[in-house]
Amino acid sequence: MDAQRAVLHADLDAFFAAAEVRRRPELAGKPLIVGGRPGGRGVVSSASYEARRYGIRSGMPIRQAERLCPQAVFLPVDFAYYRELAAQFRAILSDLSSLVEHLSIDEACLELGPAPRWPEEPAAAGRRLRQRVRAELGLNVTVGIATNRTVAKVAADLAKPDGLRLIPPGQEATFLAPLPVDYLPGIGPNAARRLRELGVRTLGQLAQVPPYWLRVVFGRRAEEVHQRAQGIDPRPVTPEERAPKSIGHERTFHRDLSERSEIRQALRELSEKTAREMRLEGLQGQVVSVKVRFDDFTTLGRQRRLARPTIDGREIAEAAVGLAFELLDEWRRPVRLLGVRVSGLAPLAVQLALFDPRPLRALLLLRALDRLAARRDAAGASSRRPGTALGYPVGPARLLVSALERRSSVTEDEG
DNA sequence: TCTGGGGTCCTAGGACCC
DNA sequence: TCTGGGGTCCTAGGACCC
Repeated sequence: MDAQRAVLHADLDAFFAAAEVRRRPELAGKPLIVGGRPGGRGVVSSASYEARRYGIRSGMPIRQAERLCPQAVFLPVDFAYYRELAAQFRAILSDLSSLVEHLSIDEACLELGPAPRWPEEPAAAGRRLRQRVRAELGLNVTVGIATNRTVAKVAADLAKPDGLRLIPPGQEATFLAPLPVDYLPGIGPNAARRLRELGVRTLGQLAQVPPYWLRVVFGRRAEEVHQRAQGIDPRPVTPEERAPKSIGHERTFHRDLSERSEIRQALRELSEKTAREMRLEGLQGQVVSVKVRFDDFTTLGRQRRLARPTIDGREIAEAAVGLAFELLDEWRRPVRLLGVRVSGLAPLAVQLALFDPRPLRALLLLRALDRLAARRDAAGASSRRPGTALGYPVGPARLLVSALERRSSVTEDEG
């Protein structure tokens, strides 16, 4: 038998709320809610453990949180600050292992090893990590350690907050067995309900059901879910950053929109924002999707493949408006949310490498937009003009450099 | 008193081709 | 005549995660 792996799952406790307390220590010990504006249509992104004592949970509407705990401190989300902190967290993790996979802004898993001495070495690594994060970042991190990713994650979930839980080799199935099925990553509210209807409530029960039986609920995933419920998960920890498959933005409005002109304007803004991000990533995209949520919460989507890839917000907006208006013509209801997403992404420079002039023209256009934005910044004015890349935060030189870098790597890979 | 925003992956049906 | 089957692409919708 192979030496047992050791996988460490690390999860920052109530990250956004803890980050706010870190820079405003006077908030320590108070119920704190990070999310949309009070009175608005947002939900709770993060709540301190003091706030959770009032029944507040992330995902809960802000208005409901206000009723449950009117004395709580409500703060808006400050992603830029959280990303800075998260980068420091990542630096500490890379000290611990060269095999780190980042799962989200506040979560990661690490492969310790190659053949760690159980349980002393993994446990010491976990304690060291928790100590360093506390000392250097002033944050609590909960750690789960096991022989695979799934069990390590569930162990961390159970150890929250500010805990460390280690499941020794051989104990995986026993550890999972008494837990409700939705403790398993990948089993959400829907699958849990359907399992309940079949009389399956715990992971132990799930592990004993014949796998073909689970096809009704999980389809092709049935075998895999069955294995996971037994604490078997051979997935490796993979450190590579994966290229995004899609980029998009969506927005819930303070009040529902009925006017076509307002809807068109909102779609243009979302399209420009999306296009800007694609340029930053050096990506072009060919499939435009819209999402429309009506006042009754009916949520529908439409998508269309363009004739050729684009990085132009106006082209994206044109497609998005057409698609959204089709839905509006069918439904004729006020609109609560609009979203624009672009997929079918590919590096801009692939086309350059094939001597297609279009992306080059687009880059030239962007340089013009950059100059406009730079002039705007220099003037300190906000001469907002729809259709321009205002606020576009990267210079044309850097964009070209990254495009050329991508071209050379493509050439190496494919040439 | 309602229900965010960023994503990924899967399924299913229809078009189209061979 | 009345009816095939596999492969692939496209679109719509939904489950799930943080």
